Amino acid sequence: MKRLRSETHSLDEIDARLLAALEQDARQPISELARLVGLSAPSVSERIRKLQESGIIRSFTVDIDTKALGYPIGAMVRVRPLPGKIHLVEKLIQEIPQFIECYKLTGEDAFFAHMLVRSVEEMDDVLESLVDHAMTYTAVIKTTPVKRRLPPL
Amino acid sequence: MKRLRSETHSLDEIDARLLAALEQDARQPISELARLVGLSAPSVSERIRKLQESGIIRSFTVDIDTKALGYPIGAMVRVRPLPGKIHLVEKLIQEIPQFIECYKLTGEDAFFAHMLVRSVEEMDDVLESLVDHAMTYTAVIKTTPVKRRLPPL
DNA sequence: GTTGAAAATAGCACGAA
DNA sequence: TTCGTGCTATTTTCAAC
Repeated sequence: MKRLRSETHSLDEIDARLLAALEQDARQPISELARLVGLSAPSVSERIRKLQESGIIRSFTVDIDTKALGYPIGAMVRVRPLPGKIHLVEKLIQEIPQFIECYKLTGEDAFFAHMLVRSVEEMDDVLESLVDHAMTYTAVIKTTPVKRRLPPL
Repeated sequence: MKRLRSETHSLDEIDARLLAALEQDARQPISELARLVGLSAPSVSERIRKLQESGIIRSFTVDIDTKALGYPIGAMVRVRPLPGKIHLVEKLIQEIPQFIECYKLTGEDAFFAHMLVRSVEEMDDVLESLVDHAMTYTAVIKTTPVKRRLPPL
C-alpha cells in the first residue's frame, strides 16, 4: 500500500506553458524554453527542477513509433480472469513483453492491456498464454483519433 | 489516407540500447549516452538524428504524473456510437480535453478512450456530453500493473 | 527573478578504419 | 559508411544581486 502524499505544488501559467512546451519537445534547450515563456534560463531551469521534485514531471522520455519499430499491429485486450486467477493473470501480463501497458479496472473485466505484435500469429501466441486463466476479448487498433496529450491545465 | 512508407531503418544492438536509455531519461547528455553504449558522442548524436529521421523516434517528451497534476481519477471508456453517429462521436471525443488518448477499434465498441477527471461529477459531465450519440461503458482505473514500456527489440 | 562569467555540452569538419 | 578526434559555438550552471 503506497503512502498518500499531498502534492503541494501548484501550477501557475508559466509552469503550464513549460509543461506544454516540454511535452512537444523535451530536448529543446532551456534557453529556448526561456524565450518561449518569457523568463531567464536559470529561472526555467529551477522551475523544471521543482516540477520534477514535486513529482509532476515523472521523467523525460521518447515517443516511439512502434510501427516503424517493426510492430505493425496494435490491439486492446480486455482480460477477465477465471475465479481465483487474478494475481496469476496480472503476473503473466507483466511478464509478457508484448503487453506494453496495462490497467487494472473496476468491473468484471479486471484488466485492460495494450498489446503490440509483429503478426497475427504472434497475437495468437500471446493470447494462448492466457487462455487457461482468463477470458480475453481482443480488438485491433485501426486508428488513433486522439494521441496522448495533456489534460486541461 | 496516409501513404505507406517502407521504413528501411534496421536497428542494431546499439540503437536498441540507445532507445532504452532515452526512454529512461531523454534529457541526459549525449556524452553520457555515449558512455552507456560505448561510442563517441558524435556517433551517438548521428544515430539519434537518424532514428528521428526514420520516424522511429517521433519526439522527445515528458512523462507527467496526472494525479500530481490534479487529476486523481482515471477511467477507460468504451464508446459504442449510435447508428450513423460514428464521425460525430469521434469529433466529440477529440474536442473533449479530458480524453487524453483514444483508439478506434475493430468490433462493436468503436472507440476506446482514456479519460482523466478531477471528480466524479466531472466524469458525469463528460459522459453526459456523449449520451445522445453513443452508449458508453466506463471502468475506473484502480492500478497500473504495466506502465508504458518498449516492446522487445 | 535577473545578469554575467565559468564550466559543461553539443555540433562541425576532417581523417581513419 | 560509420566512427573518432580536436576545435568552435552553444548551452547550462553558479554566484552575486
